Amino acid sequence: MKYDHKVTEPKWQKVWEEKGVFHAEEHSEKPKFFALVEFPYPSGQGLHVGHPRPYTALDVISRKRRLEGYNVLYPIGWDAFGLPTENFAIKNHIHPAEVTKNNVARFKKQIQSLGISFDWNREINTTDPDYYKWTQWIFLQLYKHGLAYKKEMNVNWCTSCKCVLANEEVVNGVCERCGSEVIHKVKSQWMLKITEYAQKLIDDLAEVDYPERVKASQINWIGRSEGAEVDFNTTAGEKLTVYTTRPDTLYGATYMVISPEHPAIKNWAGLIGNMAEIEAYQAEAAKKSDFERTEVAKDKTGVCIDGVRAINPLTGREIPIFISDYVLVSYGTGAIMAVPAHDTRDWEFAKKFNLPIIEVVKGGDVEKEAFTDCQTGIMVNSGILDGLTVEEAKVKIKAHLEELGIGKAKVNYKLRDWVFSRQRYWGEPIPMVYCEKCGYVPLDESELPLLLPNVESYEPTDNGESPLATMTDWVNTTCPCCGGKAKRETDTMPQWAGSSWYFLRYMDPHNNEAFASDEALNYWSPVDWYNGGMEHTTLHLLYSRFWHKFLYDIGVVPTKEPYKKRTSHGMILGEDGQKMSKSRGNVINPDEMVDLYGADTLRLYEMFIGDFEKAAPWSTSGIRGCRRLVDRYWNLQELLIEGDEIRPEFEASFHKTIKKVGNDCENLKFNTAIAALMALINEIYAKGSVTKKELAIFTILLSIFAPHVCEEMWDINKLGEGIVAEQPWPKYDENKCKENTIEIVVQLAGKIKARINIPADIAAADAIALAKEAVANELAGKNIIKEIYVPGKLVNIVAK
RNA sequence: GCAGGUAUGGCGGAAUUGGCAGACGCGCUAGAUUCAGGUUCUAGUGAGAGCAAUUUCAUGCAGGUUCAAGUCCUGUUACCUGCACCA
Repeated sequence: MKYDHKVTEPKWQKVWEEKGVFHAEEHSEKPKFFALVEFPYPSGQGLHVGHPRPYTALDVISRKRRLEGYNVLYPIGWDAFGLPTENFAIKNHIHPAEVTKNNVARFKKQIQSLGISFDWNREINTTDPDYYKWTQWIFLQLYKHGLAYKKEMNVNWCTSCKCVLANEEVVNGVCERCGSEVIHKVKSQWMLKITEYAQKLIDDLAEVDYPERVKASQINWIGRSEGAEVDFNTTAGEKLTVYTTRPDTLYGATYMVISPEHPAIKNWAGLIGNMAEIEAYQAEAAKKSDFERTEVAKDKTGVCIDGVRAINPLTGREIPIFISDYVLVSYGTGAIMAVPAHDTRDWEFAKKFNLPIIEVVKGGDVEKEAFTDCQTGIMVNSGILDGLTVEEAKVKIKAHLEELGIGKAKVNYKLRDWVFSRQRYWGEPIPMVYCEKCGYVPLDESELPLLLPNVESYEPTDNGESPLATMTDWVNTTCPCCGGKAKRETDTMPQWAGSSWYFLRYMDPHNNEAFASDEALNYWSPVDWYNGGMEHTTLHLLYSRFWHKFLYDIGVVPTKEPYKKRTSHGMILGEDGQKMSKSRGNVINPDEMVDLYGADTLRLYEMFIGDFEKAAPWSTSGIRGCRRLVDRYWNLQELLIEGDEIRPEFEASFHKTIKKVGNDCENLKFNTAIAALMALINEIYAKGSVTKKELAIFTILLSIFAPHVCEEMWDINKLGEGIVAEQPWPKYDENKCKENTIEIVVQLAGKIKARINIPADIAAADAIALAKEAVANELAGKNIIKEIYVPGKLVNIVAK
């Protein structure tokens, strides 16, 4: 009888849903396990073959945990606000809510066809007012605690989306989403003070189980550096403060550079002789996009300010001040002291403008290149610092500067505050109103959710205003504070808002009183295992850690960190090894795979395809191999004999496989877990029969990967009570994992000469004696120098 | 430039503390089943030499430590990912 996945798979999906086997229990006495995958953006393209990889991986873990007696929460939802939906809506004149509804329905059907054990009772959608009510609520808390503020600032502006982007959304100077040019624009924007949490976001990484590469990226992105701020007097009278990580090289500062946007320039206008030249440079710098700025990174440009000079506070020497776009206004103080002898950029600049290079750390040849080594150098030409190492000098100079009152130790971060407004329609309205008298005033919490109004047109406007701005009925309101006329904020939140806290909503998704009850939060927090893409490391993962830390600080969530453990899956590439894309024509459609081979096969293949954490190319013949496993498993019925025990000849194999499948799954080695199951099936075929008990155990092991066929097998062969999804996970006995006799290798000086079978528990001396016997011929007439016995592995004899 | 990672057959990939390199799968070869194709089953499959037993060479490259190295150490190359004029 051939196995027909098209009948079997829907049948069992229905049974599971009807019995509610995957629903997380409320008020449970069991230990909890919260497994989380990044909820998808329901795009118009439908499910990608990459989606099932992480979903199946945590499904395997979740199914295993349920069998192990845990109360498992494995939820799914939709991260549905965002530009592609809005753009599709504009193009096709369908309301984005309608587009979202259709896309969600399709995604849901596709995901359900995979037999993932999601708890569909807890499905959430970020565009649902009952959901975004709480996104808005969190925004209000951020505002009330001074972490949300509005600011005129230079922002990244996508020329095609006509929308502001966060720094994290600009990739190589172009829009991450549409690839269009990103320019700078001064706009008033809502900002979130993520910088306030910079240090905590670094420190608390020590408490969580994340892959090293994820921690490293976050630390790198936050970019902490230790240094000092130093005040330089100028001939204009006004002080200029610089930030430097190398205060030890202060004696070597031979000029100063300020960013083109530095406010001091305006103040000095009357003193500057070459103002026209400077203004031209400023205009040039402002015009450049980020992309151009980095493009010309190697070629330093700048203008020397004529009429104002700075004074090196330690040497008393007057030094020139330049403006140059290699100094960024947004980092540090927007001004640097330049030490060409010991900084590569300053060195290049000094060479180009023929500025003096003074060596203050001995160890290199500063005429040839900047000497930046902090380990070996010794201070010279540095007054009180002479003879010290760089590290000693840093400590001494900081103290000295503080004593003189002209500087202090300072920590800086590269991380910037999060630009939180978007001039688009399809996002959460920001629950603020602007009153001429009271300024920005938050809505009362009782007013939430502030619903997104229905508009005629979602077209972004050319003047950079949100489409909501045209809805005068909605915009005009009264001030919650004074009752006077006021206008609503018309910008909406970025896509990252809804996903910054969604895991909390899963804990208690239907609660109308709070985003989740204390009971649910206390029971389910934190997420035990969160799998997601590497591309979210400095976006979603960082943002949601920030929000969660804030919520912890105001006492509404019980843990400092949202996710205990994070893992990351690799991408699935096309058969040609390239990223799947329509234009390359190498896209594999998961629906077709489910139709052709079945969900079990697709799941098995995606787990077997290779190292879970690495990218892997799709292989059509590879998936057929996994279908063969399903068929071979199905055909085991023909070898079935009565028996409620594991027969002695299978004991070691079964116990070893139980152990291996369990351990491998916990360590993301799904590929070798499946390989072990394949090997066991091969062994059963070689021996020609399988007892009911053996088949039952095998079925449970396989069921976490290929649940449908296993349920069917269990059911029609009456392998046990109930259904597989409710069986206990098999236990192994360490003692039974060992064979009685083992084959070991006999080596002479490391070369294999023979193989012998010996009892597993043999004493070392006896093993060596047997080994010598086996290679007696070769040993004749030689002196034995060394004998090594590695239990269970080999005997190595060194003889002369 | 900085950070992290990778390198093993024709391909995807295995290899607890250093202990039989290539598990498992794909592909390929031969045979059986079949009218044929597909399916399924059996056997073989890193490279070279040999009729053979056997033997030599093989984990990016070059050294080293060790009875024993894919694994440890030193140096080096290539590629991937992220960040990048952050003072």
